[in-house]
Amino acid sequence: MYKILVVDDEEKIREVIREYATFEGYEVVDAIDGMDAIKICKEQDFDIIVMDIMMPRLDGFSTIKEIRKTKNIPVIMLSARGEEYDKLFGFELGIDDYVVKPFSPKELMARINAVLSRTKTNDKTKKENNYVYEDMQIDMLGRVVYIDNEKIELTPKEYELLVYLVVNKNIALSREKILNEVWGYDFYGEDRTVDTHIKMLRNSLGKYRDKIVTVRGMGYKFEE
Amino acid sequence: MYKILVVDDEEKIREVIREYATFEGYEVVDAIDGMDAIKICKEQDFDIIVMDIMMPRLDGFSTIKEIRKTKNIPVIMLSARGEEYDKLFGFELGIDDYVVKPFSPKELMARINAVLSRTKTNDKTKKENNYVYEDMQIDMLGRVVYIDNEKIELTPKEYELLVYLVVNKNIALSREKILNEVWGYDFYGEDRTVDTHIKMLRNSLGKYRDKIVTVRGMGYKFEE
DNA sequence: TATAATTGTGATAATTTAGTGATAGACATG
DNA sequence: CATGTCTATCACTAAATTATCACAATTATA
Repeated sequence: MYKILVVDDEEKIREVIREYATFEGYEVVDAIDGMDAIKICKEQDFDIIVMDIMMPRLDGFSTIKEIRKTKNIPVIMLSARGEEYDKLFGFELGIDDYVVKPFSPKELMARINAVLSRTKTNDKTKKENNYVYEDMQIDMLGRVVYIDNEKIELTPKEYELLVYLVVNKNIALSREKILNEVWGYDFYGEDRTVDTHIKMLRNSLGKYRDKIVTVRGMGYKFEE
Repeated sequence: MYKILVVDDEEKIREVIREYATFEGYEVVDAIDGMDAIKICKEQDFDIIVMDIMMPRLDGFSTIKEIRKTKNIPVIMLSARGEEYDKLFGFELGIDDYVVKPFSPKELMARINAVLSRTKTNDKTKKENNYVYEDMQIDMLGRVVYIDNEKIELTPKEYELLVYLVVNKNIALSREKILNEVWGYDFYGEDRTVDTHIKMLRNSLGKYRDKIVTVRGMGYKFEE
């Protein structure tokens, strides 16, 4: 369950956000201004902060700056129409999104969801040249795979298949899609060819053979 | 081109909205009250509905409730200033936004655009989206369902059936429609096959088995 | 209440699907 | 050309899934 900190001096706004966010299964904590938010953040951790820019005592930007000194939490800013708008673009602390007041509560929720799913799956999109999982390493530059620091021998197809599965880990891939992506769109062979190569790849992967999971009625996926 | 249904008993308001919306390239259809709106919705599909709350014969909330029985169309509500009570109602019904009367037509248009761009991009990524309800999550990319963070085992048909019900949540679906959508139009088996799969799906869903509600004389629905 | 209609469910047979060993052709190499 | 490697397909098996039926349970109706 995700935990949201809502920072706004208007009670009505806090209430509306709380209502919708609670409904969607979030845990909501309120703060009435920046000072309050900083204090609360010292005690608790949040998955995301929704914060007004214009607030008494301490404005949203300064508050974020302060909080970010110790914690890297995604932030959605609320800003009045026109006001401060341009500041957001040049803002050196990475604001994840902004919503202009008056906003649609459902839209705000959609953005919160979007930011969370984006930040929570950030590591997925890291397109690195190396993939490391426990004792398995794939060196995509050298086209080599190591298990327990031992180089394992893979045929070209096995290697390509493995890389494709790993790059799309945790995604169920149909045989058709696998054929298209690994074999190419001009391959007109059987579906089941994939099965055979999965079989061989599994054998090559030794103790990691079960990382390749069968998705019945569909295809396969690499499960991390 | 998007199609809007405008429901308001005041002709002047309908006219203003029509003018602005037409100008922005929308196709506009009018309804003078809730009954009218329901009738029109049976004949046509819309991308969004803009509806007054206070109307003779049938108020906005009841109208939406009725329309949502068969269609999941985004809704923006028009409410007179001070009508506080309805916000709670609305959020249970999944109202996408509110605009308080008297409103600026420009603002209304901005909100219409916002809601549409959100819901339409959602459609695109629907298959990549996750559905979360309390302790149940459906990972449509990974084709997995978790309850209490435990992966639950579903057969392909169970999974597809669940996804279909959830995507059309709160809508009563006939056996025939379910067969057509989940089994495909080329399936010529019994109606009751659905029943059996509902049974198995319910068993798999454990504590959420009652989310799948029997609609007597009709079929089933997933009730959120 | 009795009766009819509808839905729930256990059992099971039929069907579908995936795992796998064998095999033949393709291809490259020496 | 002989050899070894890689690849795609096939055939067979085991296992999982599915559709149907029969009867029980429930709900609606007369």
